[in-house]
Amino acid sequence: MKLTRRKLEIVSTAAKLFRKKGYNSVSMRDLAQALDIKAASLYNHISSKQEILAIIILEVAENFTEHINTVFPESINSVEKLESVIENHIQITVEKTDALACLNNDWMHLEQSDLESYLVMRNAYEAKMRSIIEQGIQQKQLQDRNVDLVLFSLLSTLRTLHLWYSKNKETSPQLMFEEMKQNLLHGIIR
Amino acid sequence: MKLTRRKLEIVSTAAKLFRKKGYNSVSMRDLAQALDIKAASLYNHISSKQEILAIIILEVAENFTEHINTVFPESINSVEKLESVIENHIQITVEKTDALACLNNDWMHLEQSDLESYLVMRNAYEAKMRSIIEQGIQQKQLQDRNVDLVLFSLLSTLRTLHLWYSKNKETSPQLMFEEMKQNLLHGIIR
DNA sequence: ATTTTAAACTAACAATCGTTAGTTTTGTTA
DNA sequence: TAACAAAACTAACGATTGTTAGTTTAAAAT
Repeated sequence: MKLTRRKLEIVSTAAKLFRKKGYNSVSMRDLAQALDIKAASLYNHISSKQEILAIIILEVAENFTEHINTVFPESINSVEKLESVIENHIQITVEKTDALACLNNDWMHLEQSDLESYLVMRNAYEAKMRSIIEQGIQQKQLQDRNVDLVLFSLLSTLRTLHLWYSKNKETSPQLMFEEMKQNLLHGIIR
Repeated sequence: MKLTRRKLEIVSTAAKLFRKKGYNSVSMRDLAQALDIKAASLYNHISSKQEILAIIILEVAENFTEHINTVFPESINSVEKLESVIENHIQITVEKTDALACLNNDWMHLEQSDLESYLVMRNAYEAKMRSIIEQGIQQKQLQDRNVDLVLFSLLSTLRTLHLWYSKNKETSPQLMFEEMKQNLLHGIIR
């Protein structure tokens, strides 16, 4: 099924609802009501509830994948690569808040090939991030620490930044970027 | 209803299932099957599915509340208070992994007075944490940054550490503590 | 003006949901 | 061993779930 204008409205409304209550707590009747139509009418545009979830999540996942794939091979140092990753996370947080929240909360409700696609992308993303960190340690730009825990410390904050942003929408991406760069890379101690 | 031995078995089995699939994706029949009984038999021990969720979440929330209430008034400096908070998060992550994940993922499915209780505790917790950070900045132990973003950077990682731990159960709490203290407080840059 | 297409509708389906009522089995106490 | 309590069972309820079939309305193209 093609992605028409109306279908995009349905998907983005779904993302908003999924974010608030979770995929399994939003019924097709809930979604229809939010669009002021009947549940059955949704099926003129989409083939299943699952399809909606897959569209929402895979699009964001592809955004992340594309970015890491361009940054990873660049001839800049590890810290600069990490800064670029932070910037990208903030941009997606700001521009696709709802979809990002869905990805974080409901990816495990994807099924079959969509779930597999997502996991492949996520694993590849983390592998490249780990590799950037390892390089940074080797080149003495980063402290010599447990790589997996460094990776987790970074990603856990970046992935859930939408929780903060949704309560602070007036904050400029630029300020978020500067502050998060400091917090994540330089720590908080004076 | 009292918390008998059997009831605790039900609650902890539920926590395990809720963590994997989410509250609304686990049916009472799923839970019963995991315990090798029929769904109706559960109601000899618990009064509702909601009660199970409330028991799981509120117990962990009270653990966090108790700890911050003892650390907050102590006459130690802000950095030492933050270290104690980090230590507590790690301890709860290790000892109550499933329940902590439930709290993170499913608190919004609490209802009425239980939801209210949870939010009161969470707000109080964050307020005390914010106050510790503010004090640290005043006393020049912490860098002068956006307090809310510092708070979020710390809590986002600490709250989701269970995701990392569940894939790295062999790691000692002591090592986790030392590494996370470094990552969160001192940053990762050399 | 007529045909075609897009997008809504009503009505209903089989499945699953949390839960209740009433009964039987199991294990402990008198 | 009889009596009692705890914990399982079967059967069923009303509500809600995602989805389908068939129909009507509204807009666009001929």
